[in-house]
Amino acid sequence: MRIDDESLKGLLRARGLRVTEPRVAVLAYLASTDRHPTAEDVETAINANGQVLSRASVYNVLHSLTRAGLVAGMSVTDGAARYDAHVAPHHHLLCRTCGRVEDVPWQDFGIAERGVLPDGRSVRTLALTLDGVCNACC
Amino acid sequence: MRIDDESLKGLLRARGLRVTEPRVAVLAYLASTDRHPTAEDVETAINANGQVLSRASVYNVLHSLTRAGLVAGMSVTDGAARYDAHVAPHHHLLCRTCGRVEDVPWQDFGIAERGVLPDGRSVRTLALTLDGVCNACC
DNA sequence: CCGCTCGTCTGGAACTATTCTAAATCTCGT
DNA sequence: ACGAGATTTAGAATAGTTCCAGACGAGCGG
Ligand SMILES: [Mn+2]
Ligand SMILES: [Mn+2]
Ligand SMILES: [Zn+2]
Ligand SMILES: [Zn+2]
Repeated sequence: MRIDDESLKGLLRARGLRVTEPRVAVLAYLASTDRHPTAEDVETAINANGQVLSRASVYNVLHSLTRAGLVAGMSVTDGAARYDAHVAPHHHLLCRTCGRVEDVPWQDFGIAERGVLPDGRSVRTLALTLDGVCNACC
Repeated sequence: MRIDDESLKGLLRARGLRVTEPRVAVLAYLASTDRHPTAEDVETAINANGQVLSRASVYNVLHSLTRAGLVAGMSVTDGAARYDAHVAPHHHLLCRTCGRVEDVPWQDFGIAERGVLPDGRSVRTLALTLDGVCNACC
């Protein structure tokens, strides 16, 4: 999904973040894919466009965007953290064949809504991780 | 829960694993706690008993036990993987206050009823991770 | 438009978690 | 008890991420 840079800059400003080239580039890239890229993927993709973005900056930017709620990070077993500009609640399917991380429609199970487990422990957010096989891998 | 070493050895043999002191020690420790220890926790706990178990062996053993289905590993955001000898399906609550990982009784929620999502993707296992506050933290 | 102030970016070093290596040791079937 | 092959070990190597201190530049007040 191609979003023009002006909208992205508006998003950054709206969250009180300074508008910088690295931030716009990272956010644009993450918004353009549903592949849940790693920090390294982000660095590679952006530097392929002629820019030079240091590894440390990739992490800096990912952290500010995450703190601002524009991006969500997730840790999958073994390996690098992955990032998602799709911040509306949803679950993930980790394909055991190709390693891809795919989206799964949101379901609340009535838990987050109540905010409390039957035994009284309180719940802020929940995430379901499915270990299975994606459509591409049949 | 204290399980005697003979039963543990039986478990190892039943899964076709050779019975070694490190394996028995690691399995006994994991079976005795519900705290979901990290590899480092395991090493520390076992070496406190006078044994000397190398870091590499901790990982070797955790891997064999995991492959054998006697232990389950889980990755929590940021930080070391955690291990659980409680292998029956259940969910986890990650306390945002103290960092503890607590068990939550299993529920299937009717997702992937027959191991298949409504859209056809197949699911092997699923685990719900709740981000909330444990009872100790009120 | 200019200059100042911080927030941000950078390369590289440091750090943490995990894996690899090759040699020593041990388990268990025979 | 023997030997083959699995397991353990210390240490080096790797992967992912964070830290650092200096250079840079976004955006505000003038
Ligand atoms: Mn997603
Ligand atoms: Mn558990
Ligand atoms: Zn796949
Ligand atoms: Zn707690």
